[in-house]
Amino acid sequence: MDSQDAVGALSALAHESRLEVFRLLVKVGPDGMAAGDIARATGSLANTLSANLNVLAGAGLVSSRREGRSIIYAAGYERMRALLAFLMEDCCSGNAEICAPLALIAERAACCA
Amino acid sequence: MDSQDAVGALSALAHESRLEVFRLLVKVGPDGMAAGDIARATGSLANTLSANLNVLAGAGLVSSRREGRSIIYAAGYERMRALLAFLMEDCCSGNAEICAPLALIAERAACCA
DNA sequence: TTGACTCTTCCAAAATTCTCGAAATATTGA
DNA sequence: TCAATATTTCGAGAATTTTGGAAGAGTCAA
Repeated sequence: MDSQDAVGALSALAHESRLEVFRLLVKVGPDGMAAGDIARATGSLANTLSANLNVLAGAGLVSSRREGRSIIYAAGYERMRALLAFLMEDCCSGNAEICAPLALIAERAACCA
Repeated sequence: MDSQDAVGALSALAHESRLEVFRLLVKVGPDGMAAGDIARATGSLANTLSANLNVLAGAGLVSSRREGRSIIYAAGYERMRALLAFLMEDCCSGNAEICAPLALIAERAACCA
């Protein structure tokens, strides 16, 4: 991930509805959720949601597949991983005291450990 | 950190120059760097940089203090920590296989461990 | 094939963000 | 006080993003 990719992903997430959708999909898991269900869950219009999902997809943060009449969206865990890695890259430049809290949160964020 | 805070922080970072500045400050460490030095390091105009630093400060991602004629900016590590925590919150909803790579990167990102 | 369902694309107006020049503010040294 | 240095604030034009209505397309069941 380079700087441009990161800006793209951050821009995609820097939006109330899109962040909500993304976090919903992260929570839902790799099986994903149909666009219509997402719209109902978040209370957004179908076309607006579609545009927002398209932005997230463009940033690689979600993927989609058709299943019958529905289109299923799922979180792009690998991209999320890459973004987090990029954001933490070079942190604290070797200064352990500062980095410690970040390491801590990283550990704590490992929700399934 | 609530959703609005997260959107604010993500918006602040979703900008090529601001992301560069933030990462520079993260690298520099808690002692920070004078606005003028940041401008020189990133090749931005003083007033544009000032506006961008203001956005970052508004999101809590940097703090500032005056030192003589200079104003020193430093990364807000705690806010960064909170943002990363928010982004990883509820991830994978208990599904260890999916979360594992995230835990891995989190560990790897703990640069000073 | 027709109709219902699901989702996307197209479009244009409204809102927001970005950038730069010019002027203002704060600090220091002579 | 005056000049130099360091940074911010103001203002406006340019560019980008966001939104919702209307229409277009793919899928399925009868």
